Amino acid sequence: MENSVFKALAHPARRQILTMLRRGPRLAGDLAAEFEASWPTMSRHLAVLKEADLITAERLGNQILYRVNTSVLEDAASALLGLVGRDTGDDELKEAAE
Amino acid sequence: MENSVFKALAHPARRQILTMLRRGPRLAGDLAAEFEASWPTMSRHLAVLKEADLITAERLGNQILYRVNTSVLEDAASALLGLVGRDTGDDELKEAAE
DNA sequence: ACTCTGATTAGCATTGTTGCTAATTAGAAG
DNA sequence: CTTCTAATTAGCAACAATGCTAATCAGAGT
Repeated sequence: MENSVFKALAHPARRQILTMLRRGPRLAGDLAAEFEASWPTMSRHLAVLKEADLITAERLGNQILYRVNTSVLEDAASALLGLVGRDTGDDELKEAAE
Repeated sequence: MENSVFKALAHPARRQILTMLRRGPRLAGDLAAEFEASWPTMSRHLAVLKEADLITAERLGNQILYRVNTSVLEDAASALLGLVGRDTGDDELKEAAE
């Protein structure tokens, strides 16, 4: 579950999508419009992000609204910071390695 | 340059290596010993981490000592936190998307 | 020079990822 | 029911990543 998050973050396009979502929810079409790749390609990136639980999707009639899942991003960031610590205690954030 | 960091972090084995390096520098052989995969496989993971500048290598006679590059990890973590911010200012951490 | 240990590089097969076009689903609206 | 737009899924080709064994490199010691 942690792994899919880091794998999702590994692609520039997906980090770009997250950047686009920073200010608030966006429709899939809006995102695809501001994107260089084809619409299906965007759609798959969104699926990867959703599978990693980094974003959530809400259907609004004809279209689909995406929003960032802030807490998952924060968890990933703190997992990275956990890798930095020079402390002697072992019982902290061992899930970052898995 | 940012991209290689996130790509390096995408593999569980490499995050595990970083976890092993948390408490301090380790010899390549020590790392390989505590690792389930073959020695060449470990060696390649180390090369990926080094290319992303997440670790540095120092030759000590016959063996090679690896240490974490703390600042790069911290940069990656803060790039992720930058993706979270709900602020209106645009001029902040745009390199996280690239 | 020979050899032993520590570590990386070469080469290869397997698998995963990416990105496209074409086809399909989902809902809205006539 | 047909049609139009919004979006996803299918299928495929190209490319990248993973992990192995075998071969090689680097340094220490004899």
